[in-house]
Amino acid sequence: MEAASFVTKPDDRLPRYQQLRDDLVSRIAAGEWALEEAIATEAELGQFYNVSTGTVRKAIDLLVADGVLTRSQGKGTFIRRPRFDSSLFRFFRFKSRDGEPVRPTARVLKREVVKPGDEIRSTLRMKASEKAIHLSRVRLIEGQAVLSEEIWLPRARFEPLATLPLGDFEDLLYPLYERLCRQIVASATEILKVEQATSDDASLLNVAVGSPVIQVHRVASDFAGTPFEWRSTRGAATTFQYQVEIR
Amino acid sequence: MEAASFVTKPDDRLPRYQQLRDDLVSRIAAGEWALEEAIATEAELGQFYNVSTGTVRKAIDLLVADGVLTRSQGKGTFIRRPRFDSSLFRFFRFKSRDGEPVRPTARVLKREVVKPGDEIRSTLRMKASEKAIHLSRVRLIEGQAVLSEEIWLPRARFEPLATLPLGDFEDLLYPLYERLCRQIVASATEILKVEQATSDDASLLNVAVGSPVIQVHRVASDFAGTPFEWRSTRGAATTFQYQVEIR
DNA sequence: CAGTGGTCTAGACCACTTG
DNA sequence: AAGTGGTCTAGACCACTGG
Repeated sequence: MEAASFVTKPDDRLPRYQQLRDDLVSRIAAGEWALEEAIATEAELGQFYNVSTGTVRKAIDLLVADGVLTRSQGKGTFIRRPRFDSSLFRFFRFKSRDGEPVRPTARVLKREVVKPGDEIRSTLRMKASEKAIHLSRVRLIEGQAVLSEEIWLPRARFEPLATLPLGDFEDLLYPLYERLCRQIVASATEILKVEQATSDDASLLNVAVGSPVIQVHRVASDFAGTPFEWRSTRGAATTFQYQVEIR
Repeated sequence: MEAASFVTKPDDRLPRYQQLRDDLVSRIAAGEWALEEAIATEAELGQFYNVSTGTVRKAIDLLVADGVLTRSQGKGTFIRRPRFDSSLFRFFRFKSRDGEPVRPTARVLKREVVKPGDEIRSTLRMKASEKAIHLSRVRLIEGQAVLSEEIWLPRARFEPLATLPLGDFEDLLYPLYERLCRQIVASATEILKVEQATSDDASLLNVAVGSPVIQVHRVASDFAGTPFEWRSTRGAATTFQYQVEIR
């Protein structure tokens, strides 16, 4: 029997379904299938890799659990993009005057194209000479600033954003990244900390200097795992809540 | 063919492995197997429920994903207790002077047996006449208080703790619950909030009044899902950090 | 209707643990 | 050596989607 058509050389010590999983990740990262379009069917994959459909299913199960794929009975298996809309809602509870949850709008206050500091440069794996795009935004609910954001992007990947008129930036940046720069966020890591409001925070967010502020620090990466966005979001701690289930 | 020996009446609209999962939960909650001892083998369960081992595996997969069971190749499948040790470490980073992570010790400052307030009474589903045990603890690292805790327990389930000498309370309460009261924590929900230090916080935790404080509010439940512990933990926000992966 | 994923079977053989 | 869970097969049939 033949070892079948792996795109990348598999690790033979691993079970077949793990090898298969890894190979599928490679093919997804390589862009073999369009975002949110169906990948090859289980039967096709079974034939392609010369394994039974049960083994294909197990590999796909892993990727579904990882949030990389979603299945849809009768339709197919699809590449899933992470749902960042809910991300801020995980940490901050924003409500309009009538109590309905709302998504804040956004306004870019400042953009500059400069050499970043060491932390950002190393996080984004940039060369020493490379410049970055730095955005300062506020996010508002009913005209009231509730979050302030600092965003850093490597210029090479995001050139179109260096010249886009500030008024053309939309509330959500990730669709913009996709459309204008063909950069797709596949995953992210967020770290929460509590700080005390600086005078900048105080004037932007309309809170007292020294009052508690939540800082959410996010690093977003592409399907290959390369980080390409550094973001820091600050908001008044009074709007913060977070819930965890332990089992 | 016979419908096989379910302990509780299964919902026929659900797939077999879901029915099986639910039935296994009932049997676990009923105490059919001792904590952290092996449950029936996959082959036995397949015979018992009259399904193939593949279906049994899928049911057990769900419970493993839920954190109710763990498998151990060659040994068996075991009931798992939640790992609460890591819980506080998820939110607070405690280090000793030499940088090693440490578990804080504990000291009970006060115990009273009283009627609880409405929030605690309804959370713990207690009758209006029922009394609760209220503990106030501090947790210390190298003699320094880093967390303060308020704990409420329904008296009926925790009678032995109403009279236990305060010095006999241990750093970890859950082993005590198990040994003295036969109460086993199966799951919990935690909610995080940020508050400003009260004067009580200030004197207990040695922080400034008004400085940010993290409050972790936990409700712990047994295998049947009945909540039986209400706990609130407060610590200086400077020791707080939390990390999330988004996919 | 054809095609997809979802459920389920009845095995086989492997890897690991324990006596 | 006996018993456990771990991997894998080669199917069958069901439930849902879309043309």
